[in-house]
Amino acid sequence: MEPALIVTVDIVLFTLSDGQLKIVLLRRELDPYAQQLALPGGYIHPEEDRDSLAAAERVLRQKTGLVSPYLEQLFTFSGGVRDPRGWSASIAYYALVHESVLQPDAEHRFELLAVDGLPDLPFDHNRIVAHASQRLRDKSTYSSLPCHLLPGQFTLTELQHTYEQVLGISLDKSVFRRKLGELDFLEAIPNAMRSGKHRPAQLYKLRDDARLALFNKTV
Amino acid sequence: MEPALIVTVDIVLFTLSDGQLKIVLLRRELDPYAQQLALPGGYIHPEEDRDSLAAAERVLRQKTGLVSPYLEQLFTFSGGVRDPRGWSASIAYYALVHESVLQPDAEHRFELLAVDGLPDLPFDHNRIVAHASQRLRDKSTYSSLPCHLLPGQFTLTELQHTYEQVLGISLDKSVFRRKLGELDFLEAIPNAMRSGKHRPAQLYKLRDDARLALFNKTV
DNA sequence: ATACATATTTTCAATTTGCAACTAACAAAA
DNA sequence: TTTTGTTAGTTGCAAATTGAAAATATGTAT
Repeated sequence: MEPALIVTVDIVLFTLSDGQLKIVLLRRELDPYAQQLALPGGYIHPEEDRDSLAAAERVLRQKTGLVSPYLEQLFTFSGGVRDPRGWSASIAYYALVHESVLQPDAEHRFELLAVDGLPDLPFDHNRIVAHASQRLRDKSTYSSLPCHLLPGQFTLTELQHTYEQVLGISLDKSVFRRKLGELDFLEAIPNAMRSGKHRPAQLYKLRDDARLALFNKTV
Repeated sequence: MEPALIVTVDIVLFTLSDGQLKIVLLRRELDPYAQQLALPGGYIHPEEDRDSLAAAERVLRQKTGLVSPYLEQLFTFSGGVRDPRGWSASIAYYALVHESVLQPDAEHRFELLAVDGLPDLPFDHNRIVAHASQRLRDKSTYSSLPCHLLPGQFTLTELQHTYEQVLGISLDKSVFRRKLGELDFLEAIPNAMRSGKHRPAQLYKLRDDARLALFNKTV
């Protein structure tokens, strides 16, 4: 008789804070690694069907109280030594939210740590985070993914800053706007201006039908 | 007590034949779905650690007798209804080989079917194949992935035809070669010419350090 | 030799890009 | 009321890149 395989879902929840890419970590209540910071995770249920997206949504909601506008399966990590309890698999997901969503309530306390310079995490969670950061940065070079790091409404300048922070490079304003125009995944919100001390900027939102738009690639 | 979750590895093995993208299917020996064509798959073992790549390599070797130069984790499909035996998860992989590798021996018989116009397959295998085809085609638009559909040595014209067949579009010869030159993932094989009735072409191979090179993308 | 087939490079107009300068809108200071 | 500062958004243009076709190269067959 083979030992039983334990399958969990773990979630890398990204946000942008102080110009850095950060993730949400929870302090574990139970052994193994009780009291240590780790990724939000939980067991998968049999009725969560087809892919494990429903399980990921539930785990995120139960552990952090949050709902993410973007949640994507990342990779499945498995093996006999990654969890001291024995043979296990983790179906890892990653999600993106705006910082303003991260208001801990009474039941849910979490910490926000920069992905660059993370401490040692339990299990193979450092490996999962590294994999997720790579995917986020790769995909941000050719898609509208970074939009989900912003609130529902944002200016083009804010969007450009978001891309720059995720990618770690600076972009040209006019080039950036030309490409956004071609891609057509944004929708101007009529009469909506964010007014400060200076010239107000037009507010935009993601088009309802556009969760992930791709820039031109090339062979 | 929850029911036990069964975890398998399933493999979508692509090749190009008659100008079409095809996959390898095996006739199942055991129930459920005995005698039906399905993806090569098998149980995962606890000692196959970290990610399940080792399990995928083993399953591919045992079921088909083949080793693929490219094998990548695709997606994990899970749920209570995808397998009539109960709660299950499949860690799906996809692999690429040249048609010449597909010589069935005495122990391993398999069939080759075009991915476009596939019959109904058992479990959720149609969904897995659709997911894999999408990934292969997407990734082929911006990477050196299609190289793995060719034999170890090939001409630039053959490589271009491979891209065209996978992507279903035609490419410009000089543009294609310019980009290949920039990317530098190929290595000319000195004094190697495939000679037919006409001018022989220079043979190339993938550079040893280049499993997957990416073309420029754009924000 | 000559014709022919395929491989590979070159040419060049048309388009796209990167960069910088320019205009616009607002608030606060003078 | 004019000026100044700051951010938003546009425009112009040289340089680089692209797409398509023509030119050149190298082999076989006759």
